[in-house]
Amino acid sequence: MDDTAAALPERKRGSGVKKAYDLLRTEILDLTLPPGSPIDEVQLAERLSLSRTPIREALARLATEGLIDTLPNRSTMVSNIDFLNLHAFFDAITLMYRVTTRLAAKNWQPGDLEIIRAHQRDFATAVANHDALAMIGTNRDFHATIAEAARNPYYLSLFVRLLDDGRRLLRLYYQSFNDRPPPSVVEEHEDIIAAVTARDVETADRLAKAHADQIVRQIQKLLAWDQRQEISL
Amino acid sequence: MDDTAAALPERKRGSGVKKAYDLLRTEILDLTLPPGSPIDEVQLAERLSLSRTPIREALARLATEGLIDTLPNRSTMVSNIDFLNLHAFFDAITLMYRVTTRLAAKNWQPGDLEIIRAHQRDFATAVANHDALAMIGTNRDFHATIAEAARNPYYLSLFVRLLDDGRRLLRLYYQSFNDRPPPSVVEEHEDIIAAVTARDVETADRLAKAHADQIVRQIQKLLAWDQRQEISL
DNA sequence: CGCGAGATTTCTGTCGACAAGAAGTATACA
DNA sequence: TGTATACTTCTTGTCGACAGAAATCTCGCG
Repeated sequence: MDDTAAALPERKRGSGVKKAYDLLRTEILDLTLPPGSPIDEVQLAERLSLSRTPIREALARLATEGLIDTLPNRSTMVSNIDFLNLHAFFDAITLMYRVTTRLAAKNWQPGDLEIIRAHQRDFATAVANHDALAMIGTNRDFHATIAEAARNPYYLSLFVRLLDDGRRLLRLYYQSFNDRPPPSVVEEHEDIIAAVTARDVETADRLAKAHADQIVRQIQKLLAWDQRQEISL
Repeated sequence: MDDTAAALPERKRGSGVKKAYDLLRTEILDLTLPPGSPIDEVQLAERLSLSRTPIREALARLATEGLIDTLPNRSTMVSNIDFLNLHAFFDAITLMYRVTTRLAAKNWQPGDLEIIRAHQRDFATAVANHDALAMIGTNRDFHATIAEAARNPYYLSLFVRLLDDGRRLLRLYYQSFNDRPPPSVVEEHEDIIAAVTARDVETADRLAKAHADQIVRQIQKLLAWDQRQEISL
């Protein structure tokens, strides 16, 4: 496609792996690369006009994050969404919603709330524009920022992983609403912000749990519907 | 040291990265490589009679797990134990103790308990032998196996990371007891096994919390003591 | 004697190439 | 025609080497 621009390799030094990593990550999470897609190192290398080495390093990172599965001496492919262990996912993400929101209410520091509110504005804008991709991204950023305000890197890393794993699910979820999620989600975010601002830990916990439960229930409903369709084939 | 045996490179194909990864991991966790130690790729490469490529891949994995810090275009070193964020560590590992033990009591399947009991036997043996390294390892395996019986890969991965991060702390912890941890730890393990076996979720939760609290308190006491010494200098 | 600019050294990031496994293919034999 | 075996091909794991960036050293100047 853009082979003509591959002449001058004027590229910053440490950007190769990041480039490949970011590209693959977003393509996987946005379902541009569906689960099960094989990943060819050589093809990727020439597509990014890179060597195989940085691609390899990026793949290693993605593998440790569970986004790709790699068979020894054989092909590597985008990891499947594990529909059998979804209950584990729901359980974990609900707990992380609660814990991070609790701790954020307890530990936020000056400056955190501004960033959180900015992400909430972006999310509301994305909702207004019916932009599914932007919704998913801004929603993730909103909750990730709350988790950062919680000041616990362990919870943050697991939560981010869950949110990213969930991006693929959420993509399906929002599609089920024709890119129009229930307006209550925006309001729930506002309520969470209010509780966190007031340092009301218990209310923040309760709202986070309700928020998570609502999303989980919607996804479960969607999956039940999908499953019925699948059976009817 | 063993340069004489570097003649024949008869090595299995996919074993290079694993070899380097396992070696570095254990040396970091056992404090053979103290926090802050610089890691030289070339030196490691010739020490394992490998190329730099597999070492690099192993380092990338360790970096994503937070065991090493890598400055761009500069040296990579063993990550420091973050004594400032210890409360975050205690909070997270306590929660993971509770959650995994709860879920194990709920979700264990035939065969799980045998493995758990085997690890507990190994742990008791290590305690009897005053073998600190073995204690730390078997204790980790014991709780990790419980987490596996909980059947939630998300909790498992975070818990394993916490246990491994904590291995370096626990190393200090057990040294403070002259490699002789309080006998109650063995009994607490037994109680946890009993509660899990009986599928008594609430009791398992309570025991796990008590177990975690006890360890956290001991480490905090140790750290307070260390800190006082540091001040007196 | 202190300090800053240039040179050197050292280490990392990237590259192209080679070899080992595994999948797919063709062929020979029953 | 079906099956087992040898071959081909394709992909991955590893290697040695080169080039860029940062730290260190050196030298000249104030």
